[in-house]
Amino acid sequence: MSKFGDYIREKREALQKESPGTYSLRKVASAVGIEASYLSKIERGQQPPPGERSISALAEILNEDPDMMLALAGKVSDELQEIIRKRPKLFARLIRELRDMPDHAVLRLVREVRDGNW
Amino acid sequence: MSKFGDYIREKREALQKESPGTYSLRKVASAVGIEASYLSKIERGQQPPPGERSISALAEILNEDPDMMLALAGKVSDELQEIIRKRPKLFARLIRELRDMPDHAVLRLVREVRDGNW
DNA sequence: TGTAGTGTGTAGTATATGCTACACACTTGC
DNA sequence: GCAAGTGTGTAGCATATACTACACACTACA
Repeated sequence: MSKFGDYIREKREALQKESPGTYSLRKVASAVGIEASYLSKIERGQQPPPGERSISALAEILNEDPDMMLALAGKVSDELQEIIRKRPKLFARLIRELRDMPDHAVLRLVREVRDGNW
Repeated sequence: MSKFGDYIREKREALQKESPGTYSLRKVASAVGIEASYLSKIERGQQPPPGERSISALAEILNEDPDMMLALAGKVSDELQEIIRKRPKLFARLIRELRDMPDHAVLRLVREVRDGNW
């Protein structure tokens, strides 16, 4: 049961059905910058998910959210990690506080921050 | 210039001065569960910072904040990463929004969430 | 003067991560 | 039937991560 592999296989095959010939293993792999056989193994869960670079490239090609794809792969983007590392105590506290908050509450927070009216 | 190494060396030596004999390289290393020579090299920047487990143990022994120590080591705790990975889009968005916010603004957010009055 | 405590130097090791190279087999269309 | 396109199998490899084991050298002090 490879979440990441299953997910990208289905997505790729769906796109391949939509526009045949454009989303073959080889096409996608070469666009990502990896070997086709490697991608094949990843899709079937014979290999763990690739590195962050490859996952992000894959996300772009498959028209998916990179953060979500990284999460499926058990990773968090280095960009986000760097933001956290700059103020570790602050962010650690905030994230832990929000752990059990429902989505809509967190989302509300996001909006408030973005709009600046708070 | 090893931030992590310098930091723990100073902290350890300060504690060693306070209570001599209790914070030698060997004492601390064995409490952490690593070799003394390894810790020595880390302190002098001859080795990169150790793994998360060792860093957390070190933080506890040196009475420091683990998240801060991990940040010094260029890491983010797996616990925090897991929280993010459960709702990657939501947290990614929030964290990016907060990237350039001043400390006090983020802190205010933390407090509001904690107190629930929002 | 020897032994306990201190730090350091040398020389490794095990495991994980992130891949490549290339041959093989099957299907489809001409 | 053969060429192009499809996926897969085998056999690796380079680099990074996270350490261990043990000998050595210096200092203090009893």
